[in-house]
Amino acid sequence: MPRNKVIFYLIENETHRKVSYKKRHIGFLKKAQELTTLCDIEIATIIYSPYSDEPKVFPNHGATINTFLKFK
Amino acid sequence: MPRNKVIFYLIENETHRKVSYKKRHIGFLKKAQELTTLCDIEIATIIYSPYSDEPKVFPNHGATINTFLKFK
DNA sequence: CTAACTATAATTAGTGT
DNA sequence: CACACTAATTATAGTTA
Repeated sequence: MPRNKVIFYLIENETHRKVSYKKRHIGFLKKAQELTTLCDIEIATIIYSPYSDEPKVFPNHGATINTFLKFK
Repeated sequence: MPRNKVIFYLIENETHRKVSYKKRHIGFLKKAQELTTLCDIEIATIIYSPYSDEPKVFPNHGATINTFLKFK
């Protein structure tokens, strides 16, 4: 079960790419939550992907809008 | 040199909090880059913190604005 | 398709310079 | 302050169910 080191280029196989996305987007949103909680900061994130109809957002729709509106 | 397990609550000590932020925001942006590169997706992220004058953004100013504009 | 498992890679808290 | 080190934790690729 050795795990290959990850090469940072597009995962060509569509199934592998989707599986990787489904794992990694959770890890990514978790990191956002941790950074927000541990430190005294404000994050907004939007993820568009072909793998879900709605974009994934952090921390939530309203707060994300507000954070982005501050950005010029 | 044992390392404590991280407790997910605000880091009270301001120096520790800043150091943690400076490490973690890099890790976070790296995860965003990886997710974008490995999978076929679009991310926009903004981080506001007391630790830098300008917000940190991914992938860049223009693309972040464009991604946000798609979000309603 | 989803979810659990687990060995290994990647991140990072604590420390030192 | 910034950067380097490294032990320990955390994330995840590959696999199995």
